[in-house]
Amino acid sequence: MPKTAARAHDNPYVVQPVMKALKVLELVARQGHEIALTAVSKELRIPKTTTFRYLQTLTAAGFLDHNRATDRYNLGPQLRAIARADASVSKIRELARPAMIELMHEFNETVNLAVKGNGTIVYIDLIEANRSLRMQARIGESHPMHSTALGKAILAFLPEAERRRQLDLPLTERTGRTLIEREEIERQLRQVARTGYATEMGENEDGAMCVGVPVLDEDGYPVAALSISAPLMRMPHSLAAKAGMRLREVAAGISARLGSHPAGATR
Amino acid sequence: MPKTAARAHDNPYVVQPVMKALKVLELVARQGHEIALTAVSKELRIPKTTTFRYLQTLTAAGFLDHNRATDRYNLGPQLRAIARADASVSKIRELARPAMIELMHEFNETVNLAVKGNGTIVYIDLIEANRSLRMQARIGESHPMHSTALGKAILAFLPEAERRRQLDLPLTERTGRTLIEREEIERQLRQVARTGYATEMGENEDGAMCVGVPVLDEDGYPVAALSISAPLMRMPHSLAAKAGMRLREVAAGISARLGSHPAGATR
DNA sequence: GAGCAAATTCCGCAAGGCGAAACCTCTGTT
DNA sequence: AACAGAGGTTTCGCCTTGCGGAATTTGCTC
Repeated sequence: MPKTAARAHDNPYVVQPVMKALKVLELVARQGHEIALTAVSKELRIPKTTTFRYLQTLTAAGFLDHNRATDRYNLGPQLRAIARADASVSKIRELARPAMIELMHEFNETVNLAVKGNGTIVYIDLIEANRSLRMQARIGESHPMHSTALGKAILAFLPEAERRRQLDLPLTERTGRTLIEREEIERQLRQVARTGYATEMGENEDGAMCVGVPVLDEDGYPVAALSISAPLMRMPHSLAAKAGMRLREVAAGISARLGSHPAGATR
Repeated sequence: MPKTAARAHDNPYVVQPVMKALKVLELVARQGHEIALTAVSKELRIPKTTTFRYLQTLTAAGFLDHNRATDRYNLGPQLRAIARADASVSKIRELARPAMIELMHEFNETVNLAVKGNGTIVYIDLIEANRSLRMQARIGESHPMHSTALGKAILAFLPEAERRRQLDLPLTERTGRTLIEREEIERQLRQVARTGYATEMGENEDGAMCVGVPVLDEDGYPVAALSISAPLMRMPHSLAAKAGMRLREVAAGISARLGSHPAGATR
């Protein structure tokens, strides 16, 4: 059996130890229960020593859990955490999408959905208005928190300590109108907390504005934000206020449904 | 910062390529969105070439997904499948446990819970009766499908094609009473499908018997099975029939509650 | 169409992964 | 209590194969 070059035809860049370790991970996971070193080794036809090393590594990384009592391995916390975080994002996107499409038609402007990243907001979905002049972000793109309506909406609803930590980071000046004075930002955030929606006027991109609201999870934590963005010239204050109101309604609906899952696994 | 030997103190058996690739996987997963090669490389301080290889490997294994349009990576189907399977098993165990304890007290015999493995059933939980002579399986142990009540209960409710595939595999003879005639087994499975419970009399272990029923998911697929096992001498046919009935009730309750989660992710 | 930035490919070096075998450590047994 | 055996851990030297700098290609942007 020519097993040496077995995987080479797949992709010359595949790193064998990684691939084999992933097979181990997969096998352990698919058992749905603890499994011992020897069993993995036999099943995968990988020598015991090598299997041992992979199991050790996977365990060290938290992807597996080693039960010292039974000397068996099963799924670890890391993998569950990743899956949970992913499911959460998927769920928000799924819940938000219909409402976003509705909003897009209502205002005929681009509607954005973003999650809180590390000091930034990250677009996870957007419905573009069918207009020649439109604001475009990209899914996967990160923007600073303090210069976007999405970010300000999240900041305003963050727990005190975390908000402070965010604002302690250096605040980049994206345009001439970006707020970089701590005082000024905090004043605005207090207002956002009162009205429930945040606005941004050319602070992130020249000529563009945005109205954003937070999406809260069952604990009231702002996991994401929803916004409508438009060229400044097309969105006067009065319309922005109206958009803010509608966004609040929509986000409230999403937030409500976010908490309604029984969550099968441990926490 | 001496980062070369940074991980060596952890565990001499940690395989570096695997560990680093897992860090890549984790980083990508924790983004909650697509991320590009260069970003991963910079974040993790791993040379671009190496990062590239890991991303390729993780993608080839299905743990990541490579979006060719944007040349970015995010979580792949494999990881989601693993997480889903794990959550499902956890949930079954969780839901079944109270009922199993009740059953154990009711019959004063060991109650077993198993999931379908690859051609086998795998014990994922059991409540042992407090008797000196008792049947004992072990959590994590696998038994053949055709020689156990648990397996027969599952087989009987499997889709036609999959059942055939299972029975095409060589059927090991565990005891002198193990059924290995295809005809005979299929006749029994039809009966199991009618009555809703399967029995096994010394076919898996001499002197032991077992009554089992399937646990069905929302699609009617037998994901697991529940059984009561006892020494043959303690369980006459009449009692076995009674146990079968009770097991059916209990499993129906579990099956019903299995479908009651909204299931956040795609399918 | 020039100029980047990012991804992909190439290539030679040697780090470090590999696996056989020895060793240890339990559990169950006589 | 000693034994046997299965399964887990450690050692060790070979040599595969992973590594990463550099070159090349690809795909944008101006």
